[in-house]
Amino acid sequence: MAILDFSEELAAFGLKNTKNRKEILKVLIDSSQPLTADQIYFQLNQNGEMMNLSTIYRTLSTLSEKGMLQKVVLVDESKTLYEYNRQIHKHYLICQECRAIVPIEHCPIAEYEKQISQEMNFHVTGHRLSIYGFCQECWQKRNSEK
Amino acid sequence: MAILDFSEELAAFGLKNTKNRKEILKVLIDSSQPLTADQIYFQLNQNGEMMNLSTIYRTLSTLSEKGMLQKVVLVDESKTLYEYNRQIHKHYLICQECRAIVPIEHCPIAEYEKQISQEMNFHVTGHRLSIYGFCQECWQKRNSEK
DNA sequence: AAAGCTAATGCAAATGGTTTGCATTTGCTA
DNA sequence: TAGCAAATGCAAACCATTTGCATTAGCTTT
Repeated sequence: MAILDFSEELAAFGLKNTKNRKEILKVLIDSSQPLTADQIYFQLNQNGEMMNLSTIYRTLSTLSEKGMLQKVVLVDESKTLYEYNRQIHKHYLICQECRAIVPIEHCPIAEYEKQISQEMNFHVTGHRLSIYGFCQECWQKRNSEK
Repeated sequence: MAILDFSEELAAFGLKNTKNRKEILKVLIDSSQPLTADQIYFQLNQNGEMMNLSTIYRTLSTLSEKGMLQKVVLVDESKTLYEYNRQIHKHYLICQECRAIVPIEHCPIAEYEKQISQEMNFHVTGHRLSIYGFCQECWQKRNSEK
């Protein structure tokens, strides 16, 4: 079960603990995948929560700035995705076929970051890694079609 | 010095060897960084080559599809970047301050891909890695301001 | 070398995700 | 509980990118 009280955290950022913010956070926390603004909109709709799209955009933007949410941007996907930031460093497997997004928590390049910092005179603050390919289902379908 | 004759390659893809395509490829080949459509537009302008922006977009799209160009998408950057695909696997250091983009050719996760393929039942075809932080100049400026 | 065909281009308008201005509402503080 | 600033809804604006259509320019075929 997920955290459902964000009042302290929001207050710490100088943000009001509004119904809308709670609902949006709930949707993101309950999701196994990062979501777009309109996916959140439709999900809220299903939950019986009407909310203006621009409010959703504003909320996503505000909460990302504060670090409560994490932006995810994919190649060949025009929309920005958002996920609840559990402070767990993550990467993604993205299926080129069905666009499924599978988060993976292991990070293979922590060590590499240090190396880059030294060799390139670059102060590293973070990184993004996305792995593209085919999920098992789509890969099988693809092969059986030939 | 760069390759300047793409006629064979274009023909192999069933594409005409037009002046516009040559000019766009030339700009990208000569650039040390990935460029946006409008950056290419202005560069062409400076070279005395007038060209419609939509032609540039269409060209970038076509040549990316064929694999002659590579798309680069960054978080918090609304525009898509393109670079000439030298068939060299690359990653990027991105300065959060001045937005400088430094390509790096070493890839730390080739081995990791194999591991993922096996453990996650996912057929890996590729990946994208971007490293964020501050370039030396911006890092120094940032620290001296405090 | 010229004709004919199709792909490529220019131009203007449309698209679509996202942002913004402004009037109203709501959460928090005094 | 009142007062104030932040948050919201709504409509309109924005801006990167795409598209329809008439024209132009490469390639291919005589």
